[in-house]
Amino acid sequence: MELDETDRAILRILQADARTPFSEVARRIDMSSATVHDRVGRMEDAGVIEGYHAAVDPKAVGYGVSAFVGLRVEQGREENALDKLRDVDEIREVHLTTGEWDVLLRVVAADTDSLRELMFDRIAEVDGFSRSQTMIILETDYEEDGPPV
Amino acid sequence: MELDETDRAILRILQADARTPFSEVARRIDMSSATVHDRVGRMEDAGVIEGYHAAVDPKAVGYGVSAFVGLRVEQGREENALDKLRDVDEIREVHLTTGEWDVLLRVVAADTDSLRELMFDRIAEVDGFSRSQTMIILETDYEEDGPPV
DNA sequence: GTTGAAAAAATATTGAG
DNA sequence: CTCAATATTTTTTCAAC
Repeated sequence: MELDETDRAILRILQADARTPFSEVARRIDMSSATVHDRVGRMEDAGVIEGYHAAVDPKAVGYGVSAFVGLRVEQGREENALDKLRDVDEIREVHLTTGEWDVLLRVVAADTDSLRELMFDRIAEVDGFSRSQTMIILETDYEEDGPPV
Repeated sequence: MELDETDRAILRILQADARTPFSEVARRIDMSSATVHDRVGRMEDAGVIEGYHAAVDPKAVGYGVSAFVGLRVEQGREENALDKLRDVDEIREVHLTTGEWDVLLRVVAADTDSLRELMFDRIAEVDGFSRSQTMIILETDYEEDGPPV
């Protein structure tokens, strides 16, 4: 699906605040809300808009520590190892990457103690991983969700 | 602010779909929509809910490549260097981390060629960084937004 | 904190240009 | 693709428990 500038304007508004009423989106881009409704529906159907999510503060729900974890996977063990990671609640992202690590995780934990437990008791236990490195996020300087539109 | 199980149930619903009408949230948790409205408002005010965002498919808006970039920062140059990164559109996240890298970026680019340009012409140019490593995301196996609730 | 009910506003749908 | 008009649904407010 190709997007014109009107579609992109709608995307930018909903990316910044997904609960903006279509009537206001319409006002801002100077079109009728029926048009907005129509275009949003088409972008949802085409998969351009993958969903709408409330951003929840991790600290508010008890997760004081976030980290990236790099992992090396032994040849041929990828599949089984990755399947097991998906079941761990604290693992929020699993990426296969080039470079020093085969897998890069983003994880959350209540505190450094829970993080240690997560790493040693639940990730290190999974067969197929050799080396790992934990990069604790000391501060997130800047974070935008999704791509620029 | 402390959250009870009702708050958490609301959070889970809005985390999965931020445009769920409050009337339906109410039906699912078996409360009135006035209560949902009230609780959501309080969680927004308290910063538990940081916002609502449409998830846009990067490929649909022309970004075919995503990557993590690790950077080493020279002593005392952190501030200036980070300020400049924030101005680069393709840099979506900037984290200060422990471990092998001082700074970990998440970036998007149209293709590998644009990624090379981003790395060499725009990130390497910023004063204060020494080594860098680019970890291209070959595949995202799993990705949840925000913490488990 | 919660509720039902009323008023205000938004969304979904339709038919036509 | 866009719109105006309409029907339906939701949001928001508020007095009362």
